[in-house]
Amino acid sequence: MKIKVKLTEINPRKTFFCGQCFRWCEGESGVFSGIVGGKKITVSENGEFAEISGFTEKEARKYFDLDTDYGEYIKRLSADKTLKAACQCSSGIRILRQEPFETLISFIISQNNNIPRISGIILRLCENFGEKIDENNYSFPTAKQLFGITAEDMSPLRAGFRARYIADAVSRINSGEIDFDEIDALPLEQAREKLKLITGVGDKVADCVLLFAFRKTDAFPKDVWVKRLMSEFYPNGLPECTKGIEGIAQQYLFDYVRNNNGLKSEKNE
DNA sequence: AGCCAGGACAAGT
DNA sequence: ACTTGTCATGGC
Repeated sequence: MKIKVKLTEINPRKTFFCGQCFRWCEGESGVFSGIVGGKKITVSENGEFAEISGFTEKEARKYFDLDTDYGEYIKRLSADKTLKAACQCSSGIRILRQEPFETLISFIISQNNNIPRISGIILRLCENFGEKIDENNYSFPTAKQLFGITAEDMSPLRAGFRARYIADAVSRINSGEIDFDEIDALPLEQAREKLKLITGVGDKVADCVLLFAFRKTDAFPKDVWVKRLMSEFYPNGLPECTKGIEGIAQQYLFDYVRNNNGLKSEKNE
């Protein structure tokens, strides 16, 4: 069945290509496909709607965070001038609720790396170790499917120094040392410390997982772009209006700076 | 060709 | 506690 969502509520292109996920692509213009939970999902822009197929309604509402009013976020964040501009530029972005394991591995791979290559490594991970879904699509492998994997086993991925980080994450998850249900229930700081037990997971990767998989909206991933932006616009910290939704603000800001070459022109407005 | 990439870590102050 | 070099690979 198809689920229809107004394009004013979701901008598929921005949502899929704002750096939060790595397994969506745009085939013909306005037609997006991705693999989620071992199923192929399609989103097509049609008139004033995005039509989602491949999910049940319940799955779609969860994955696309459809029960959250992003207009309310934007209203709150617009109290700050820079954030207001970022929200206008990037409206339609929704924070997807992605699977914890996939998110963790994906953002381990993301470190000191660029988005096209991140996608390539993840694709090879799926092709080598996931399950075949159809002629040219593979699921993201589970921790169990990767049980016992070593860095050498992953040499076809060409993940570089990150391979042993992936192996460490898989091992700690399969041993039960890292438990996603437990992390889900913990407050931000404690959840972050848990994830950082994994070699190769620091504050940034941990916060990405907490925001993009566990929807902890107070997680605030600070990558190189956001750090540059912080020192330029918020040397004394984020404004009050972001309290509790720092992660939402971060995603608008991240997309904004990346699409405006560092937003140099806004400063003296 | 060379710089840099949604960082983390270890070693050095 | 802060700063710096290093890590593997390849996109641009």
